[in-house]
Amino acid sequence: MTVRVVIVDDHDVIRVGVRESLADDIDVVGEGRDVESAIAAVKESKPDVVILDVHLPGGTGGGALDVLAEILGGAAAPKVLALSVSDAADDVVAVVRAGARGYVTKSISGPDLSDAVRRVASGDAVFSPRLAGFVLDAFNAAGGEVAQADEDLNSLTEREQEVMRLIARGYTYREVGEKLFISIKTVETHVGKVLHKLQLSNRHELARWAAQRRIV
Amino acid sequence: MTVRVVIVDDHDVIRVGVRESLADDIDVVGEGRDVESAIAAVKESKPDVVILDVHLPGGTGGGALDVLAEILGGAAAPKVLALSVSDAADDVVAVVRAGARGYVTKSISGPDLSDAVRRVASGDAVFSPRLAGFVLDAFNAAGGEVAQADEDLNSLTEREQEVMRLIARGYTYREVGEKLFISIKTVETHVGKVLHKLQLSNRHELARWAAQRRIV
DNA sequence: CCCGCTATGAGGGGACACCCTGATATCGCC
DNA sequence: GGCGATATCAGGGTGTCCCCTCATAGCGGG
Repeated sequence: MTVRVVIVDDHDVIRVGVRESLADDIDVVGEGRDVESAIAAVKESKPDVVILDVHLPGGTGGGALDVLAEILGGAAAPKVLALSVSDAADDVVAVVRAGARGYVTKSISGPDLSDAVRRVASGDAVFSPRLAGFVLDAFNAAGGEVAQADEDLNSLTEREQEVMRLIARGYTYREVGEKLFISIKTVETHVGKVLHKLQLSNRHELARWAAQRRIV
Repeated sequence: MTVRVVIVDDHDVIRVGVRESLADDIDVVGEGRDVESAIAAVKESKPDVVILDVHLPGGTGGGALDVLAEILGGAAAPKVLALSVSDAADDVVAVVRAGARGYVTKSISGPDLSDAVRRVASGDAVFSPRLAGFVLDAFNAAGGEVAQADEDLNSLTEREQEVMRLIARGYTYREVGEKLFISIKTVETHVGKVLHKLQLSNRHELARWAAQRRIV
């Protein structure tokens, strides 16, 4: 049984490389070089698998995520194998959350890529050995640091979070009060509660706490 | 006249793509997948042009730079065309400094790549239109932000830099004084000079200034 | 030898940061 | 209706930040 694939990458060279690397039992039935042409090719060819470049430019959500959102909506949705030069954990987590069934890097060999396509087509999830760890970590520890941050953050009231963000950005109490239309003394009260709840001792530590969690 | 090339990239898929994309008048006479095999292939095949992946891993200086240093030493040194997914200015500047005669991204089309190879072989320097700007900027304004940061930083004395780093990390004047075995008043003097020299108004701006330049 | 640069430090003052107690008002909940 | 959580604000205190002027001492260059 041959597998029908669509290749999506904005680089001509890489599309050629992927196409030539795939084994004979895999048919390339379409290609896309941007968000629009990718969606069009998928809708027209109805492939079994879409090989999708993670760093596809364009669109509102970074390209690849736009394509995923669109093509996974329909009935006979194809499986998506993400292809990337990057093994950054963030990228992996993002496309997996968006529905990708596999993630391999461009360092994969031709036969291994063909094998990955077949396995994704048959329903498996395929990840490079090094990436499997990332994925598991992300979903266990999603979990560890993230939930921790949420827990800490959720212990703050809405108003406290507003004040916290401004303080972390370096605004003085006076400036925060003016922005939120409250008095300096109220700002002091909120900051005091925030520092106590997060077990921090001053605004500098708060700034670093917020920076680590990418809140600022 | 046919052009003899060696392709160096650690990704099988990309080597295949480049090989298949090159026109008939360009002969691939060797390939390399890492620093060692690249150097060996070049020494054995003596190509006219080496197509070199900028992000080649391994070696002491980032892979690609090691290969450049080695193959450009000999007598009949080949021309080097750097190939990259990145158009980051730093990468471009580094390989050009190391002796590359051209720099194209993987978004190039097959015919354009072939043309770039021919032109590099004949002695031209080839840069993607968007990259030409980077190269010129880098050598004129080498310049712009980097030298600006160094200039700002060098305007500070050694002692002022020590104090600046600690303040940027959130230490109080008292703590800085204790760490450096000087009085609070001396710390105040240094901080005042630092803020004035950098045209900043308080320690929060200083922290952000330092963070942007990865000093902290 | 003086002058400039640097490092050190003192005194004083206005503004800000942080903490404490205490107060008022609203809202939802049992 | 009291009770808790939340948001608002005041007064007062201590320490920190930042600025100003001023002073001493070493070190190197013209």
